[in-house]
Parts: sequence; structure tokens; C-alpha cells
Amino acid sequence: MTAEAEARGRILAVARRLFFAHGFGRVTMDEIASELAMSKKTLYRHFASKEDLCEAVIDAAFTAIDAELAAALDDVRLGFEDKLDRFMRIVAAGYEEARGPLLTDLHRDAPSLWARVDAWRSKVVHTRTRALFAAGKRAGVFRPDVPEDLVVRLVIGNAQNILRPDVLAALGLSFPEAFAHCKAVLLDGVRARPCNGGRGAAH
Amino acid sequence: MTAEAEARGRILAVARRLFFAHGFGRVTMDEIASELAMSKKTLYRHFASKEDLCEAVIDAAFTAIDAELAAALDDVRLGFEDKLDRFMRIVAAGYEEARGPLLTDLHRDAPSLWARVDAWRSKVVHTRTRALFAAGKRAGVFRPDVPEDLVVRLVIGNAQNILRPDVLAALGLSFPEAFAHCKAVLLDGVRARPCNGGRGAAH
DNA sequence: AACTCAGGAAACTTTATCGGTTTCCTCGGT
DNA sequence: ACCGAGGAAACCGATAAAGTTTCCTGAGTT
Repeated sequence: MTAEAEARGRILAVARRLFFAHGFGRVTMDEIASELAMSKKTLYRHFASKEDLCEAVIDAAFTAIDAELAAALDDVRLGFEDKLDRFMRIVAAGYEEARGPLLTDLHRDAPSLWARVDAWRSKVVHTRTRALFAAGKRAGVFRPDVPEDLVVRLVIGNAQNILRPDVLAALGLSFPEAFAHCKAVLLDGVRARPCNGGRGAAH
Repeated sequence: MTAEAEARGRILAVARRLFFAHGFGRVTMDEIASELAMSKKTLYRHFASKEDLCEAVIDAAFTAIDAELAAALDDVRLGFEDKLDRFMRIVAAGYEEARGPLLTDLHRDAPSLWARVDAWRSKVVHTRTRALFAAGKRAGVFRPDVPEDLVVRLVIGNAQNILRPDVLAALGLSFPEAFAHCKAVLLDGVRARPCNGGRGAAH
């Protein structure tokens, strides 16, 4: 790896963290440069503009998510429930990419970048998760009366909204505990089962 | 009602819509005054500052939501499922209050207002929804192994993320259809039931 | 008619912000 | 010594917006 590629990689990592946490307009190039202990001049030698930097961040992030989801989907050793498990984990880990301040900001400040994220989301996260549920339906594992697209949004929304450090802290749950609960409710709902022995234990 | 109270009410209504849709920092007093066909001078005669206006908006909004949730919770003619139904509808209608650009903005630009919203959310939405689930658990209607606080977040998150005009349009579903699906998944999950005739119909 | 007050439109004041550019300087390599 | 990379920070230009004030009009009252 060349020095330039290494520097570029560091820039992307810092920019990714800041943009996804705080949005596009709220993160200054001064701030990014400062955190990298780098002058703005150098930063601009790697990326021609703030938008160029953000675009590179978006592309890198979603390319990685796509690879992870594809690997899970194609893993023949996994059943549907395990695949769902993997999907939720991937989405929870990448939650900041699919929601949050960056999208809100881009919608206003850089519409073309917003469109880019939206396209990636649609192409990667929704499409692969939908494929999982469609296959599960055909295999008779998932109920046939609920549209896949809606379930996709439930999966993604629940993973994002709950499997986050701040929410886990508020709930007083560990990640594995919360994860198990989310999955249980997603698979079997909140209705009590009078004949279901597997759920008798008091929480 | 006096002319002042009437004007004040109009201001609150417009400010509420704009703040909740676009956030605090992105909505200017010029914009609010313009939409009201009012001069900024007059606007400032009713509210001393932008923050004062936003604070009044927040308080009015959550007071209304609280009243609605309390009415649903205390309605002895409703069973748990109907109460859940009502809660989801109230939350979906008020989704912009509980999430969205306003919160993100306030966290940064007006921390004391952010804390105010957070306190209201905790006090009103979470507390009443949690009471519903706790009662449902005691009555044996809801499963005992999932913490109420987590379910509360699932209910609220699902209502907010899906029961919105843009998402409904993308899904090609009407509000009643999407609502029914969300409720079905929340109550009974996505797992197929081999012996459940009530779900045999293809979507 | 003259005066007063309310209130709209818009100019004004003040302050702050930030993307992108340039200057000054130091250090390492040749 | 010279050159180039790069950090710190000043600079430039443009923009934005909260809050204040001016100019003007219309309605009501005396």
C-alpha cells in the first residue's frame, strides 16, 4: 500500500465516522483535518471537495455492507432463521449508514448524494433482505400474508432502533439479550402462547 | 377567545408543523412569519425568542399526545389488542413529534429543548405504552419473557418507520393495509403457522 | 380632519460560520 | 544549500439568520 492510499484510507475512516454520526453539513473540513492531525491543504490534495469526500465514504460503506449481506445470503450452511440472524447483526452494526443524521442532512444540502445513499440502500439492503424473505416464504418458513417489503422495513427498523449502545444502556440489556428478544418478537410476536412451553420462563 | 390567544394559536400551529418537519435550526423566524402573513415584529410580540416559541410548541404537542394515550389506556370498553391498536395509531399520527429532524437538531442547537422533548417522550409515550404492556402481561395476553421497555420501542419504532405517507407509497399499501400487517407481525410474528387457518390466504 | 395605534414589508445590525485558498514555517531527503 | 511535503493558521468571499428598527398604511377614535 502506498503512502497516499494509506492516508486516503485514514481520511475515509474518520470522515465516515463523523458524517454518519453528525451529518454532512454539521461536520466541517476543519474538524476532519484536525482529527487526522492533518492540514486542510493536505486533505484537499486527496479529495477535491467535501462532496467528493462524502461520496467516497458512501460508496465504500455500502460496498462493504453489500459484501457481508451477499455472503450471508449465499451461505448454504445457514437456515432461514440463521440468515435472518446474520442480517439483523449486519444491519445493527451498520445502522448509522442506513439512517440517521447523514440522510436527513443530505436530503437538504446535497440532494445528489442523498439519492446515492438511497439507491445504495434500495439496491443492497432492501433487495437482499427481501430475497431472504421471499425464499423463506417459498420454503414455507415465513407467513405468506405479509408483504416482503413491509417485513424488510420491520427487520431493518427494529435492528436500527434498538440494537444501539444508547438504547441498550437505557433498557439495561446486553446486546445478546436484546438481540434475542428482538428476534423472538419478530419471529413469533408478542402474543402469549398458552401451549408453548419454550416460553414459560419469567423474564 | 381573545385576538391574542387566537393569533398565538395560529403561530403555534404553523411553528409546530415546520419545526417537526424540518428541525429547529433549519426553520427561520422569517419563514414562520411569512407563512402566517405576519411581520416578525408581531411574531416577537407573542414569543420572546425562537427558543421560547419552540418550547411552547413542544409542550403543547406532548400535552395533546398524553391526553390521547391516557384516554385510550383508561377506556374500559377496550381489550388489550384494541388499546394497542389505538396506541399505534396515536403514535403514527404523532410520529413527527417523537422522532425526526427536530430531535436531531435540538440535540445540537438547543440542548435544553432536546432534554425537554426527551423528558416528555419518556414521561408520556414510553410510560403509558409500558403500562399497557405490563397490564397485558399480568392478564396473560402478552408473553412474559420479553421486557416491556423493549416492546415499547418496537411498537413505537414500527409505527413511526412504516406508517408514514412516503413509506406507504413505496410499499404500495394503504394505511389500513399496512397497519393491519404491522399489527399482525407485532402480535404473531413472521413465522408461518402450519395449523393456523386464519392465515392461509395468499397475500 | 387630525391623531394614535397596530401591524405588514423590508431594510438594517450584528455576529457567526465555513468551504476553499494561501502564507509562513519546519523538517526530512538529496 | 535546495527542494518538496505538510502542519498551523490566517485569509477571502459568500452566506445566513436572530433580533431590531424604519417606513408606511389602514382602522378607529375624538
